[in-house]
Amino acid sequence: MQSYEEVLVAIRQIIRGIDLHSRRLNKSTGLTGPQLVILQELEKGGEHFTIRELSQMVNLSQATVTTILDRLEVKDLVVRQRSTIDKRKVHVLLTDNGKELLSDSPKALQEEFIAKFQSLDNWEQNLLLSSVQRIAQMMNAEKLDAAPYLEVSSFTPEKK
Amino acid sequence: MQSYEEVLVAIRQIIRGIDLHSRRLNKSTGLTGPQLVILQELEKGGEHFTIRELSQMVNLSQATVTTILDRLEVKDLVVRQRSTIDKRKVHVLLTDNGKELLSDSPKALQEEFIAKFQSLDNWEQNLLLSSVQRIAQMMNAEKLDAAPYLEVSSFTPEKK
DNA sequence: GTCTATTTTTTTGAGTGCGAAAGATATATT
DNA sequence: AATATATCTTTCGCACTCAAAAAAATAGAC
Repeated sequence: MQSYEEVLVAIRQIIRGIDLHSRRLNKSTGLTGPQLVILQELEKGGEHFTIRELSQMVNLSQATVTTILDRLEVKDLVVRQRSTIDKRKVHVLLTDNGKELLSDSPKALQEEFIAKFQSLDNWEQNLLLSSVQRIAQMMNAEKLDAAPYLEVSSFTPEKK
Repeated sequence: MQSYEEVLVAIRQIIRGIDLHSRRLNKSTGLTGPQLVILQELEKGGEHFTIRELSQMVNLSQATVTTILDRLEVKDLVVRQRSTIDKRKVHVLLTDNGKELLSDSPKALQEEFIAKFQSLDNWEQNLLLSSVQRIAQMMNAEKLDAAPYLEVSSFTPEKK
């Protein structure tokens, strides 16, 4: 097996690992990864996000965010509020339910991964980081500028 | 930004890069990544795969492969053939159409990436490989044993 | 031989994801 | 004012992914 093949296999494994994690999360909390990420983004950033802003922060298309919000709204974790100033815009707010649920949810999406990663020596963390960034670059992904969606709010409850 | 966050961002970028690649591929060939992978797997491995075998080779669930085959069958690139010996089994064969299409298609899914990767020094390739494998492991993905297929979701609507 | 367990594929249901087009509203131009 | 253009969200269409349930067939136990 060529070594590039092995790289692709490993990437594929990572993708599936994330997917499986999201499914497990859904089993235990009723939320999937992207849903949780959106809730967390709402939590950490005040109240008045529009959907577009939200989608940019989370680095998903607006269409995708809309459908995820639909589900969150059905679960009563979130409400939409049409802006009165500019009626094209829609703001999204956490409900009390949503806030409560967040307080019980894992702070991080890839908790296990993060724990393992942080237990590494610094030099090793840096090595892994630069490797994966290198690969991202080679995939022509550098222009994408993805937000840290797979994971989590940093522990600092800092708003933007 | 914590360094684990940056790692997750990079992974996210990779995933999107792959996704975009698949969309471009679909535009140019009418096939998505997973579809192409399955065709290639059929091509390289003789004729008498069952669907289960195929799903294992490509490391997708059987359910997923079934739906992809549905689409390939509609496009007349592939045929299903119920086994006469064991009627539970279904073999999948390339049609002439499928073979022809394959001969025009890119041999590899991430051609650009592969080219770039292979232009690196050996030691660097190894470094990247072991890094990404390390991460896969930390994601608990090691048990998954993914095949080198690699394309996330993808799709590009045909014009109408 | 018949009944049950197992295997194999398909179906169902739920979720992610995107682009394009449609709907509404707002701003700029004429 | 009337028209055009820009912006924002939703809807539509479709692909991918999986687990679980259903369907079909075989294998094994009795």
